[in-house]
Amino acid sequence: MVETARRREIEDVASTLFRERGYAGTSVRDIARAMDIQGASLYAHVASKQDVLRAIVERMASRFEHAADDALKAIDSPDGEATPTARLAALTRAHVEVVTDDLGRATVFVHEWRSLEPDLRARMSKRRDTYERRFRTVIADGVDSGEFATVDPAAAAAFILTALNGLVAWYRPDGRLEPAAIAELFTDLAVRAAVGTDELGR
Amino acid sequence: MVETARRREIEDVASTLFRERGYAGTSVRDIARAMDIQGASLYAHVASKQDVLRAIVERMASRFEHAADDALKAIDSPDGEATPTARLAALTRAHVEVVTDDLGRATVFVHEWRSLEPDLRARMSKRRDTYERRFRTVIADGVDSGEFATVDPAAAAAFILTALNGLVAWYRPDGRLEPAAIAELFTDLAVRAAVGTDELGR
DNA sequence: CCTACCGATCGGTAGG
DNA sequence: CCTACCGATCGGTAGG
Repeated sequence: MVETARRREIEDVASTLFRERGYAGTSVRDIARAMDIQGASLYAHVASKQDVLRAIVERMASRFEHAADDALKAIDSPDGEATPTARLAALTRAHVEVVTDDLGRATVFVHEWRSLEPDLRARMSKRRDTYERRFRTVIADGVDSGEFATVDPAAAAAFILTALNGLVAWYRPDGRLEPAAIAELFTDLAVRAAVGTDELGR
Repeated sequence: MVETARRREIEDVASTLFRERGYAGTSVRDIARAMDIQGASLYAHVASKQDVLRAIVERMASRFEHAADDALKAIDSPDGEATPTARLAALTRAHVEVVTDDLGRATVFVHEWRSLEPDLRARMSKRRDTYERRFRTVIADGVDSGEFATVDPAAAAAFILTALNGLVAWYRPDGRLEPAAIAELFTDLAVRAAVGTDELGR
């Protein structure tokens, strides 16, 4: 299946429906109806319903990965890496920007990847873990450098990343907060969380 | 439908399956098969598949609400409320404890409430918002008292609460971290996040 | 992209 | 809790 405009449109429509009703709760005919064509006609463009989910999830995985790459590249200098604080902030901002820029696909990526067939699901699970490891590593680096005092980098990374992903549940393009404002707020919240317990005096 | 042991068992089994495959992705026969009875036999105990989801979600909503009530009651003194820091920590710990104590139902509560029929879904949405408001209010109180410097209590509350709910995606009863350890780590992360930007010097 | 159609499965009911 | 069954809908194919 080649990527065509029509195929991309199917992905867009499916993202919205999967987001609202889930993958299993959305029928091929639901997708077709939203495009004013017959259910069977979809199969001129896609191999299967699963194929549509796969395309959405893989596209988003790539977007998140590239956004993280670019964000770090932009702040690391040729001589060495930026500080862990700056790097965690960059990763956070990049993640929020992708979510707010493509809310439909991002929601499917976050919530519906479990509906992938076993092989793909396993591969995507590894890919997600590799992505999360970037957060873990940056936090662990910050602990080593003394910038962060977090007791457990893995737990902190999971806490932060799921908070960022939770954005898909409450972000509204017409809501009170602009994407840029959310990116700033979340960057501060994430960095603050990572700083840890030492200065808290409890 | 009265609450019987068998009915409770259906809820348990359904929670596990809904957690793994989602509400729409789980058939009535899947639930029955896991109990070694026929699909139709389930209807001697429940009115409908939706009825099972409703029971799970409402039970968990009550548990989260009561846990928050009890947690605050335990630290507020008769003369006045505890500090916002202590109250936020108490709410966080209570939430984590409920999630780790009933992971199956908690996951369904977090992920599958969208599959409730419109009326129930709307009421549950309000109930969830009321619960989230407790976090918002405590954070706003902390900003007023000067303990927290968070710029936006609503965003901070959403960040923290979705991070806590994200626990359903990665907590494993046989995992590295005990519930009590997670509760401590998450309490610190949440309180730290709320402290805000002022001391960060960026 | 359509019409016509397939077997399988869905949630649920009747009647015991 | 079972057998037998219902109409509706599912993902997908054939053939144009």
